[in-house]
Amino acid sequence: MREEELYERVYTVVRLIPSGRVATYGQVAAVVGPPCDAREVGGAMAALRYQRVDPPVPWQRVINAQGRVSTQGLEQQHLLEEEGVVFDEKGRTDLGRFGWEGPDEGWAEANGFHALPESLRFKSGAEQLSLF
DNA sequence: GTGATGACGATAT
DNA sequence: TATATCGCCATCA
Repeated sequence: MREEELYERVYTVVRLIPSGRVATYGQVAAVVGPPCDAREVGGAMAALRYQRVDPPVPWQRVINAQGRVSTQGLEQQHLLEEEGVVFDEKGRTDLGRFGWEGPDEGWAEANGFHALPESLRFKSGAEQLSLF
C-alpha cells in the first residue's frame, strides 16, 4: 500500500498544474520529494495508460526538461495547444512562459509536499527583457 | 535476490 | 544545437 501511495502523490501534484501551463518530470519529482525522481514520474504517467484513476490526471501537462513532449504521437502536443500552450516548428515550448511556477507554498507545507526550488523555475530571456 | 527497463536529467563533447 | 554517457530509483521478469 506504500508503493501505490508514491504514485498517488505524483498524481496529486500533477493535478495542481493549471491548464495552459506545463511542468517537467523533474519539477513534479521535486515537489513530491524523495524517494522520487523524474523516472518515477514517467513511470506513474505510463501507468495511466493501463489503468484510469479518478479524479482524472492531466498527464499531458507533464513534459521533459527540454520543453518537448515525451510521447510518440502528436496527441499530447495537440492537447496542450488546445489549452493555449505554444510550440515552435521543432516541437519545443518556452518553459519560461508556460512553465509551472510550483504549488502554493502554504498548501505544499500543509500537505507534506515541497515548494519548487528556485533552480527549477525556468525564466526566459524574454521575461527578463519584458521586465525592463 | 539479481538484472533489465523506463513518457528522465545534468553534464560533457 | 545535437548526440553520447552516466546517474538516478521504483517496477517487473
